[in-house]
Amino acid sequence: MTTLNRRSLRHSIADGLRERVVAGEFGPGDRLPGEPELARSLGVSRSSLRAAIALLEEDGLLRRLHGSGTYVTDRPLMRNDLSRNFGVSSMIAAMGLEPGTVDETCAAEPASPEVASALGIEVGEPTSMLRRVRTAGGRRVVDETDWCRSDLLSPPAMAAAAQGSVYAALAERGAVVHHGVATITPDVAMGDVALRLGVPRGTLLLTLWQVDSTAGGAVAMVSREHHLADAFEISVYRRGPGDGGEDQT
Amino acid sequence: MTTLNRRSLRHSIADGLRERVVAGEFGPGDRLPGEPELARSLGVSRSSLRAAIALLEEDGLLRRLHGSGTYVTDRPLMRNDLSRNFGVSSMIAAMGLEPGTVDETCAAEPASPEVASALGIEVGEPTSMLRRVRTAGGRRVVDETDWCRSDLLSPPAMAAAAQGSVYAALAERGAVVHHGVATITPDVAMGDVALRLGVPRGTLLLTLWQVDSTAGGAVAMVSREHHLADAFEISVYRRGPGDGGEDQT
DNA sequence: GAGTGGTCTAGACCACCGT
DNA sequence: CGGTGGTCTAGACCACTCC
Repeated sequence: MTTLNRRSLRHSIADGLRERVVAGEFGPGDRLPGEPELARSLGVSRSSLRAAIALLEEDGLLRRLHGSGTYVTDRPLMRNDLSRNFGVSSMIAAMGLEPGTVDETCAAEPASPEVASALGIEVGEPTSMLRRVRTAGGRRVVDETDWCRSDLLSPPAMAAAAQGSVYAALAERGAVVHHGVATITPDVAMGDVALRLGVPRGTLLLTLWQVDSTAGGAVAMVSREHHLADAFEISVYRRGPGDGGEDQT
Repeated sequence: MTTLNRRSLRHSIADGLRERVVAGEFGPGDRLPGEPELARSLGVSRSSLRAAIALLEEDGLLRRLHGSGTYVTDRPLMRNDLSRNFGVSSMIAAMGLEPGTVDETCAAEPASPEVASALGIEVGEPTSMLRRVRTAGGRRVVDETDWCRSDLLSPPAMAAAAQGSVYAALAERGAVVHHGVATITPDVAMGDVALRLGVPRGTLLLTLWQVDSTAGGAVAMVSREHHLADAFEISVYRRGPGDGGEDQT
């Protein structure tokens, strides 16, 4: 194995297997060696190997068929999986385009009822607001606005963070974003949104309202993103109707 | 325990714990007993208990904090999680409304390029098409069309299946739907869609194009659903930017 | 029936949180 | 420090698939 032991064993194993797949040792559709044999050859327990395979299966790289075997997936990735791709930059990058930012402003702003409710503060309390237009290959595709409590990230700090990653800045202040819940609505461009995106009023948009939380459940940031309808192909993986029972161990 | 051993041990344990939570033995925010003690009192191994807890955590009922404990979540459920709620009926039911169906038609239809590509057949090959308007509490909310290969489900069989569950009918024929990939686009109602939904042309819609597959990866059915924009609040859980590393065992 | 993945156990040690 | 959850092991048996 060429692994470097960064995190847990299962992650090392998973990284090793992923390398072997991308290196071509196992091609799409190929069946991997059986779990007992693989575990032996890697010098790990079968449980750990299974945990690693579970990781890769969740990534869509492998597929387990009960009495049959474990196979390399044919088409590993969806176009743009909303469940996995966080943030606009990664969505743009996933399409192979160059992400950019224009018309960026950052200011203190009293919380609107909607923002206050999401952040768990009182209406009118101070927030830091960051608004910017995201471009993909030079084309304006998203008008994004982020809010967070100003005692967590002051407006100047947020403006500085915008150069890099706002999530990284939050993490530095102890608010590691663990997950977000996005609510999706169709919309049409009006007023300043149409102006900022450079499209006629009435242009179709997909609007994401997202609440980002820490592992502890505390809300770290809320965002509103107006996407040009044809900018991305947004997909979501849906678990089957049978149950949803997943596998662990 | 009052459990009935339906599926695996972990599911029985999870069901038992869920009952105790909804029964009020553990309220929102409460900390559960430690894993070793809980496992002992339930007469199961710690691994099995952890697998059960992982199930409940994925359902959003529990939350594990590393050196601290396992807690009952405050607000267990999202309004309408697209990743978990399959099918329109369950979405309507999740809102506490009565699902209904009107204007149902079923017919043989040659595959359009889009449908053919999704189903993996040639353009013009026969498909079974089922189109119906879904109602929630009597209100027309979704115009849904399903297609599948007619050698899998003949038009009459599909019409019959529509009374119950199309997924059940597919499962009886060996095509157990394991998951689907939904692509989401904003849209406006035009022509027959507006007519069927009983709304003016130009009304905002959210359109889901969904491809349902078996565990083996074979496509079983494709669907197009035109949702009234204000019918549902559609949400998606997004894993954090840090990594995506999840937990098993 | 041989081989595959799926489940479960018992026990050990580690990493983290609180006091 | 003690208790919590997180990881790992070794071995056993079961359910399923394919020959």
